[in-house]
Amino acid sequence: MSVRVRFAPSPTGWLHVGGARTAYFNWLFARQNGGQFVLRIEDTDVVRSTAASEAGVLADLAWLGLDWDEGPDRGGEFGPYRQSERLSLYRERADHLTERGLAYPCFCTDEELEARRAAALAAGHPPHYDGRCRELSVAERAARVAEGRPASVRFAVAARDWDLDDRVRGHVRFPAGMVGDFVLLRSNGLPTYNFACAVDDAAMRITHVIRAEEHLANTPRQLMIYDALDTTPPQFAHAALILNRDRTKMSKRDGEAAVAVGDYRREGYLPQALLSYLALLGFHPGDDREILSRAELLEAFTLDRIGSSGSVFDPDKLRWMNAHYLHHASGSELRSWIEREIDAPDGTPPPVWAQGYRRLTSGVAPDSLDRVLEIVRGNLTTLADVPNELGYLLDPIDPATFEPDAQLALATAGAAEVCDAFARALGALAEWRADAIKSALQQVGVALGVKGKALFQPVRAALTGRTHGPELPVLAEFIDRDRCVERLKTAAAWSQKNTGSVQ
RNA sequence: GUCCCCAUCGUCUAGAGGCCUAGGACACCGCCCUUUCACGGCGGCGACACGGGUUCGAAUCCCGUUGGGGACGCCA
Repeated sequence: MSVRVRFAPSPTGWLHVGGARTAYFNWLFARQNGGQFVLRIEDTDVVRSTAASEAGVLADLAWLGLDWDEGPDRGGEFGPYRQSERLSLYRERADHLTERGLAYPCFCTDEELEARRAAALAAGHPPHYDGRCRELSVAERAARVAEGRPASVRFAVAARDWDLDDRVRGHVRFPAGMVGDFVLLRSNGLPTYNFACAVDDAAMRITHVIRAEEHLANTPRQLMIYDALDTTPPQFAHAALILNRDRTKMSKRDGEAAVAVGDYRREGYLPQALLSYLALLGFHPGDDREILSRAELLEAFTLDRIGSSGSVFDPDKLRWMNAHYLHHASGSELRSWIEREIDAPDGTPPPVWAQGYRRLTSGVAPDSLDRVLEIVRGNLTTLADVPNELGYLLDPIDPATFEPDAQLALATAGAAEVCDAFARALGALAEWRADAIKSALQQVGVALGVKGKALFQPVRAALTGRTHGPELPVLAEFIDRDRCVERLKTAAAWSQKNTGSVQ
């Protein structure tokens, strides 16, 4: 039987990094096995579900490059793929269970349930439904219906243990009494999560349910539903949760890393870096590789190597990984990644950093852009750094607005002489090439008896306004002779005026 | 409260009884490269929660304790 897996987000917010990881695991499993990856929208919470959120989740998944074979936007033979469009199916299944005595109508009100729940908790009992409507006679039910009391449909939970062979956790036993009679269909006719999920996974012929551990405790309910429906349950694999620093379930809060995939996108992270980081949070390839391409992951992925203990999300390691991709990219790759973000095919508004990038690069030829991007790539952590790194190479600079450390380097005794001498040396250079520029600088050092930091820092400051950056001769070659000479002269003048006065 | 899950460096993790003096990565620190900084390379710091078993031998198996998390909803 061919593998069918699904990712089933509820459209009540943006795609969470945990959801992205779950989606990736499912995608990998499907692609690796030549199976189908289904996208199902779980929009049974009418109050919180929005069309905008659904569109956002789809856009985020597409940005990550996780394509689905069946889904609300592209149909498929097991559709529709929004639960809100499958209500008659849930009603039909609920009726079927009720007829067979496996489910029953419940007339308890929210207030009654809440009061009993609180009382049970206070008395130290599990806060389960007490099952009182299960015992109602046919006449009593009819009477309540005649009164016009709204009814939900509850599952009649049997007193037995349930066993699960989880692909990640191994054998798990859920003892009888763990859950009370739970609601299948709300009084408004909409199904609850556990019911819709099991009915749909069965109807859509899902073979493997790969999801987060928060659903582990739901699994016995779903097993009961499969059993009542006479359907074979899929295989389950519950991956451990992604955690905040304090080891609680990762959530949006102050002082913690962003949880929305869209936030990382806006901040200039690459989808392949985010996915690569996420995949290795809770999955281990079996060797010491830390960076795995999608193809390598496809090769290495297996459910048994998903971890069972929670993982703290580490923004530093994600930054390192993102920087790694940037440092190893060619200029044209970088340019295409940048263009994908500032002119997104899915219509997502350009990120904040796009404005600076567009202004800086508007007149620059593509091959020149590729060259400069390759020069600065080693100093990039995210794409949002690009305008900043390109600014001093493409725009005029002014010592008055240099960063404090650069001003300090220029305001040091001897800096003006170095800049002056180097300006003259560059003016006289026969060939404008990085290696020639480098030896010119070396000769200036020898002539003035200046070396090391005292030689390089003033020149770097004069040429870039910074105290750190890519290799100096390479930068100078790109900046070109006239601008270099001019910058050095301007800096020398500024230096003479300010030496000793800058702290 | 009840049930379930989990427990190796600060963090992500390797480890399925001897290969472990516990390996890799991020972060941090140092050195090297570069006559500067960054990039890069090399190295250092740093962990088996605790207590009992089982065994010739336990990070690894069992039991307990502690700690953490998740679930218990007409949310998903």
